[in-house]
Amino acid sequence: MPHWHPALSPPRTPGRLMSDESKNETSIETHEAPEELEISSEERASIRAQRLDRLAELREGGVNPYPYRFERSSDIGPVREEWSAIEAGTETGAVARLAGRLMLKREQGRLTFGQLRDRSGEIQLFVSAGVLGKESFAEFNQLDRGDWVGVEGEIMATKKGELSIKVTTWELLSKALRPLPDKWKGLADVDARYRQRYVDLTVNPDARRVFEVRFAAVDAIRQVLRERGYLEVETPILNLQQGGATARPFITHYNALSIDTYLRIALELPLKRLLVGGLDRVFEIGRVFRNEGIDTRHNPEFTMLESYEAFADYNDMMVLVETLVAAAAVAANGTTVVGMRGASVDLAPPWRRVSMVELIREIVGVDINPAMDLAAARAVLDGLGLEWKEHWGPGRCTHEVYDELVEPKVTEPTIVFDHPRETSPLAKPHRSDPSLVERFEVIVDGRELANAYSELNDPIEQLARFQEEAAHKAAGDPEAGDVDLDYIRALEYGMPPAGGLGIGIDRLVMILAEVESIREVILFPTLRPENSLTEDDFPPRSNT
RNA sequence: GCCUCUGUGGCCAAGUUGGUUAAGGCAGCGGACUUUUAAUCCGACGAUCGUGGGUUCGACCCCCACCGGAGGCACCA
Repeated sequence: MPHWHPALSPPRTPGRLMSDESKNETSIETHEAPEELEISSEERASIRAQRLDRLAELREGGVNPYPYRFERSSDIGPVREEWSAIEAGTETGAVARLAGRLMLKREQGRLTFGQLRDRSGEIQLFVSAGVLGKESFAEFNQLDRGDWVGVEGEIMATKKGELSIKVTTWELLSKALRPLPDKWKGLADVDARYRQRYVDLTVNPDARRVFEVRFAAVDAIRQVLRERGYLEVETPILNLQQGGATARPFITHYNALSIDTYLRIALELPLKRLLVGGLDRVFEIGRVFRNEGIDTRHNPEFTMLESYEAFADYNDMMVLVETLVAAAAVAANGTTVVGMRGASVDLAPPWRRVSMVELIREIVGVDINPAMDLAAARAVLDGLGLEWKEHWGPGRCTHEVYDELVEPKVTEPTIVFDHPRETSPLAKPHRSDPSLVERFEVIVDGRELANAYSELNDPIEQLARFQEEAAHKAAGDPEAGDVDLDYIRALEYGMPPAGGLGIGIDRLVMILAEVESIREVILFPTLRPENSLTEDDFPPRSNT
């Protein structure tokens, strides 16, 4: 154990950041420049090296460049709001203590302007040599753009009317060793933006905007569901069996039990077990994992909302999904209207509702349905130039036409209902057509945004459907699920009739934020390893 | 996995019939300035052009391989 703890170090005077000795050293250095040639030019130019030197100076001067806390009077945003109306030249007499990152610094002789930013907003710092005193003023000017600082001072407006804090005391809260990107252009390199999201968020307002949309949308969804009596729950991410969707899973190993486990590909089965247990309205917003490719619409880990409501059916889910999406849009953007490839689309309910078979007829001009003769269904695909596989029935064929030729052409929010029974192993048979299930998808901008069923709660039928899937898996389909016998057992205790809904949160945010890549809405998207970054990029301070 | 494009100092970015010192801006450094707001002005500095090979008298530029990124296809609800 160290005998000295930094938390116990005595408080220092704010603003005393540089000793007179070090100033003298600087001036001597200039005179002795010819003898300094041993410092490599690269080293002298390195901003990081300069800042390491600065850090050492601070410590030698008794200043901790990474102190513990700073007492603030409020966030910056509220100060701006409260005092937005004051006239140019006003001195309010009110004092604020604020903290944030120093985003800009404009030195003006014996006067320096800064821009201080926290999450809530930005405010100008008015830093005058006359107010601070020569020493503290000089030390303030030693701050770098990107440093975190705390300030105290009077709220005032400059001659030009800019709301400012006339700084009387200040304190370095964290020294930045690396410089921020271009103050005007920001960070443009998308690779760097994704890998170093912290920098992206610091300097690119658009990045902040996208995530504000995301947080507001998710928040609104939670709020609507809670208002309706839904309970938010958490279910396992490590699963012993694969189920709830068709997708290739990630497999990992659990040492203590010596078993392989799957990362979940859906939330569905555990949530429906909770319906059995009497938690009659539940939802989870959680990460799911699919071991598939990365593109503008897919990330291997992404966020799903799934909600289940007892005593409801898929018609109720249609109303719910409309409500949720509209609420998310309003919370995020203040309107249900979003731009989409130049056009604008209104997400306000009600949305168009159309059956899959009808929509295929409308858009493709062919009749195909899951009840028709298999040979006839194959002939339709042949006529459309689509390929079919031996084990597909007419239902799968119908779905293929829909996926390939219909979905991409739907822009306006549309509820496409009554899917083939064959492709929906967890949905309840249609109450009036045994070839169909009570299921719908929401399509917006050619993409599937949501998926919902009247949930299958007949244990006998569910077991039969699982066995069909397991047969596919045994035949080599890595996406087919397992027979989840515990789930069947749960159903045998009785699951109430229920409607279930799943929404792809990332895709919803893409629509609301009007961005084209899923990576723009995920804080840390999956990327290949960055093997160019090594410890050599973090040299210690040189001994010159 | 395949195809196309792409990788220039901390950041933005110019640079083609391959030609000698690789523009410019921001940041940083030195100086001036008490009302700036991407402050401005003056000065000096900073790059083995993603990595490794090859072609050539000569390569940021042409060829090959590898690494990273973007888009598309395939795969995939």
